[in-house]
Amino acid sequence: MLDIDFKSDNPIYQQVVEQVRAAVFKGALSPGDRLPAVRKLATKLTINPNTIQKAYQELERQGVIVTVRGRGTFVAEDYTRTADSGELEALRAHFRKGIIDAHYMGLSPGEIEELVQELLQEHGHTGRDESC
Amino acid sequence: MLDIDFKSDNPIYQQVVEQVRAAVFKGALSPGDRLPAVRKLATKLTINPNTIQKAYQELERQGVIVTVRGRGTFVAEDYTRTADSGELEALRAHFRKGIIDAHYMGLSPGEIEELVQELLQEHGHTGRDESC
Amino acid sequence: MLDIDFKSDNPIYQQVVEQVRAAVFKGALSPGDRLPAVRKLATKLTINPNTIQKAYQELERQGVIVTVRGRGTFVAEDYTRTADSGELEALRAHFRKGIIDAHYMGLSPGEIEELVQELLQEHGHTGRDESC
Amino acid sequence: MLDIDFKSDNPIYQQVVEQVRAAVFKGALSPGDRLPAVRKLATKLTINPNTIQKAYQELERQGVIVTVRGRGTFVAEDYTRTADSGELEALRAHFRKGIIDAHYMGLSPGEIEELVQELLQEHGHTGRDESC
DNA sequence: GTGGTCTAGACCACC
DNA sequence: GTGGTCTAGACCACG
Repeated sequence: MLDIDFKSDNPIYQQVVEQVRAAVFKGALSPGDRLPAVRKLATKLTINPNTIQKAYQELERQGVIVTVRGRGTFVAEDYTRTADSGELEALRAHFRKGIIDAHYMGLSPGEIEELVQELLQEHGHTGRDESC
Repeated sequence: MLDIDFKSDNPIYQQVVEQVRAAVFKGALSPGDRLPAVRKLATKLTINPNTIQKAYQELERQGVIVTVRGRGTFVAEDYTRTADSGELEALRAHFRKGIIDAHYMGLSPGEIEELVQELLQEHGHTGRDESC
Repeated sequence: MLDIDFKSDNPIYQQVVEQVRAAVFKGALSPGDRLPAVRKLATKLTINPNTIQKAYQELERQGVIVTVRGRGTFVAEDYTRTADSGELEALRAHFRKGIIDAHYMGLSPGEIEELVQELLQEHGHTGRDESC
Repeated sequence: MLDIDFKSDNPIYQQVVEQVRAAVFKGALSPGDRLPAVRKLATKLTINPNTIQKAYQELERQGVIVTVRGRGTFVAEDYTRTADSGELEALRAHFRKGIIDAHYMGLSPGEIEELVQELLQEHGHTGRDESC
């Protein structure tokens, strides 16, 4: 399931974090599901275990997953929070940047809106998957 | 005009690049307008001139500005290009990440759509400004 | 006739030099023809006279033109020379760079050869012109 | 492998860029090959690491090489692109200048054509090399 | 005065 | 160890 781009300037641990968040969002991972053990996943992706560890720590910090000593790591039950104003402003800045980039690529406002709506549909339409 | 966040992990030169792009997009800077000299801007923002230099070079590479030897740097006349498929996919990934982040902040799809539409309105509604 | 690109990173005086050389090569200027006075040309091109002066000096140094005090500047009668080995190697390097650039743009060796042959035809096919 | 001319008016970082492009073109460097580390190469060439850095960044921007965090920089797998009309015109101008220079050196059109064909043969005829 | 290049040396993130 | 960023300060070409 996880697809790492080693050439990306986005750190590998960040890619893992984002892809797990995306998987939960899409419904590929559901609350209570068990995530692969750090070493197993590291071996499969040919990544240093420390890197996976860092990703899991970040995900736990965000409340997306929970770790139970000796049992493993699981998708958290309640993963939505209310955002503070700083986070909201960061989100606005993120979208603003996307809109400007899109504009410089020649997309019209209408096309940008279409694109966003299309991406909004991706939520929850994917069935469960078996492995990573 | 430019507002640099020295604590951000987004490099300073990147912030300059993005803010100039945003200023042109908003209409605060128009084609033909002269940008501050490298050293002047560096002094005003208390940044090293090399950092501004790097930002200007990146902007010129993108076709947003043009430099004229011994005269200064100016906003380019035609700054839109057509995007290749790789850039478009990167844009989709950017928006996809924004949508997921928004979801984890508790925003509904409708609210996200609203937010995007609100941000799309910012284009061209700002009058000229005098200084940076 | 002369067409200056102020945005180019190629110095203006260099552009003047190259375009005069090109004009003679194409036949638009013939040996004995009189070139515009420095000040006249500077005014017409809205360039600093010093810049034109520098171009003319370079052209005279190359033997392409000759200046007669009080009379003006003229296209030299014999403008070909034999190149030393250093110049020849520089020429090879110039073409080598062009070939590599072309290759990275996706042109095949055959297409490159075609392009060069096409450009070789430009010689001498242009009639006289009246002014610059 | 790399041969820097400190007296040239061609910037050092440009020389590095061009020579790496040439090496890939000739086959001395193949896709996947690792380039020397920035600091290593800087030491060997007695150049400041920042200068090498700038060259590598330019090469990556052009898609000739890719950098992998913490691993190093490598020759990209697919390095050809399609050129836009502006780039093609620049290429034509480049060759046109070469032809004119050659003419002023006393070379006939036939000799120029021969020279280009000879240079076109250089592609891919060089075996692998071990060090820079 | 303008931008372009280079050096020396430092700090940081990632793996 | 790797590349990425930033600072301080210098020199040069161009107009």
